[in-house]
Amino acid sequence: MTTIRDIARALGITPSTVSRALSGNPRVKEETRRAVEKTAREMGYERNVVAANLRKGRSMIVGIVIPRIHREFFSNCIGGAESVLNQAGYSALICQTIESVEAEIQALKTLKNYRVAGVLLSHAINAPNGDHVKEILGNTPLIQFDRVFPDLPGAKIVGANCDGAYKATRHLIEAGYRKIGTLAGYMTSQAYVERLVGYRMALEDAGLPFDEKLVYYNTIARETGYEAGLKAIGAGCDALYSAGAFSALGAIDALKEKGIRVPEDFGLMTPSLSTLNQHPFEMGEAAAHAFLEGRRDTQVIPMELIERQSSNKNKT
Amino acid sequence: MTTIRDIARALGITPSTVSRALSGNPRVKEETRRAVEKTAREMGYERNVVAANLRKGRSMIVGIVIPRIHREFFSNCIGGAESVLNQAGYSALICQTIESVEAEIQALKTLKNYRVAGVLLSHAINAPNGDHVKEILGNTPLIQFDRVFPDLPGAKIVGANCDGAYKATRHLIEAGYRKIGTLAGYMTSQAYVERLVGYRMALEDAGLPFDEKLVYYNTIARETGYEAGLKAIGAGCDALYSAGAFSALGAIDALKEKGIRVPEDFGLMTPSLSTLNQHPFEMGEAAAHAFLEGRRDTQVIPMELIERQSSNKNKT
DNA sequence: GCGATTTATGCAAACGTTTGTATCTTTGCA
DNA sequence: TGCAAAGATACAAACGTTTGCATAAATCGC
Repeated sequence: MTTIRDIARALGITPSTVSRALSGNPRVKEETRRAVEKTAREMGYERNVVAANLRKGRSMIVGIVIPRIHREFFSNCIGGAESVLNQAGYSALICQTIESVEAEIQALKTLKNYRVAGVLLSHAINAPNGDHVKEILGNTPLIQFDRVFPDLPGAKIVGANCDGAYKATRHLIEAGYRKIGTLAGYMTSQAYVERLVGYRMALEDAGLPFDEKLVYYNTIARETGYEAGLKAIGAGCDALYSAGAFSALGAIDALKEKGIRVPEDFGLMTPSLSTLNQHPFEMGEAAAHAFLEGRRDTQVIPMELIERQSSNKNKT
Repeated sequence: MTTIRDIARALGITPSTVSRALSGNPRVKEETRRAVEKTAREMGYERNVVAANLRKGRSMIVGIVIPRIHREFFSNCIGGAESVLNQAGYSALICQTIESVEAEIQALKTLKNYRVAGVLLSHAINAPNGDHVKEILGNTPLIQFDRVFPDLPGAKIVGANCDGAYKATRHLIEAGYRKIGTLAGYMTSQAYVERLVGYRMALEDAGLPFDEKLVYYNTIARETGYEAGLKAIGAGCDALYSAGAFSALGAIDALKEKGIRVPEDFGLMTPSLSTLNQHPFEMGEAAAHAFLEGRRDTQVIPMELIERQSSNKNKT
């Protein structure tokens, strides 16, 4: 591979001038620059970014850490982030944690070792707090999205969880359901706490009682959703607002097993399965923009309700 | 940040010994190694992989180039590939091409500049051939998946396209449909050619005529699928096998507009939308394994038919 | 107990850039 | 014409590793 040394030798100048010429430094004559660019092209020169990064102490790589790449929500986030970063000349190094804090720590260390320019992070669900992040990342810029710890520094991008849950629950109420339970998710995650608040507000605004017994906590996987679904049926619910998408699948399993029809006998609302558009692509874009612009604020991405059969009791 | 120099100074030895101790070189005394590891831990040493990569001339990064990250198929591929690569100590640098050859070229150049250890690639749909890849990548190991050019060197992972199309088409025939057209995609892509073959074979094996007029080429986007759908209706089709997922969405639009019910009046089979499981996650895993093991062969991932309402004319 | 072999460490040169400082050349102005 | 300022390039030292070769120390065979 040809290096700037080779180009310098070929032109009878020094590597420093070649470097400056190629990086657009104004301290080189226009004539020299053109000559350098020409020779570089002719010799098939490709800049070694590894060497450049070493010298500069930072890279044009941004790390993205997410629980699972192939979850629709996160793949959209990455898609949005990558396209924005790519525009700005950055590349994206992706690490998935499979919802494990240990893997998250490992991923952050790897990224730190690569001296990434910044990290876009959505936490593993069982991460207790952001201490591990602070310790590992040091002063590497951090942008959190979707699953965030408010006390960590740097920009945060979150969905309008409370609002979304409110809209979804109100939709169930307007569709005629009256005893609405919720698959609430983990209260360690801010996002789920907010959704529970939204759910409760919708009930209270409609004059319906908020019943702690109909709140099924720690439901996030399909299995726990299934169990909670059975309990909700047993408790006489006629609808469920599920704060997570996978638990909703479990609830559907339970309903099917009991021969309960959706939406005729039972209403179901869930943030994914396309009933509540969380705009994940835009969230990823926003995270990337936040990094590029050095933002440190919190942005809230709106959630949009999509009316669907599975929750329309009135209109068949 | 502490370097191996700092550790060496602290222990009164040289950086070379520290380097060897940390990288498991057998040429250091066990005692020394332990001392080095201890001091490294105490001083919070983190290896600078950028420097190591520069010296070694290669990195532990594998580039993954795909058309769109947030397409379900590709996000699953990446998910599978990343988890396997991560296990082996590699990280994944992701580039999406948005189906543009120019972006693909740019992505490959970037990866080459990062001196990646290898590239997993699925081509942009309008890539005419693999010449650009050969030229840019040189001797960087290349693994192609899903959309491959047979004449490029290195391992290839493809779906059983012909078989999948055959199964899907036969399913339509068995469900009672008789005039089955196809949204065939681009014939520049090997995958689509094979699917067309499978479609044709299924018809002929069932004693049904293969009618070139019912083959709608260059359908891949929703819009072109819509137009082809209208033509198919006009031509009297009672079913369609769509080689692509997005064109099928367009066809559904066309059917809805005409008030034609699926599956009562019209059958529809498509590789995604979960009617034909292409095992993308496994494909990604296979690609990563192929890289790690230095394979150069072609692997075929089977396709599995998932029976669904939208193509069951008999059983409502 | 001595030379030969093995084992452990040190030395120093890379890897390909970038960049602060110094040097040389040109230009501008009086 | 001379001197200062600006403009262009050169010099050389980093960035933090890795690694071939040399050297020193320890072990072994006889």
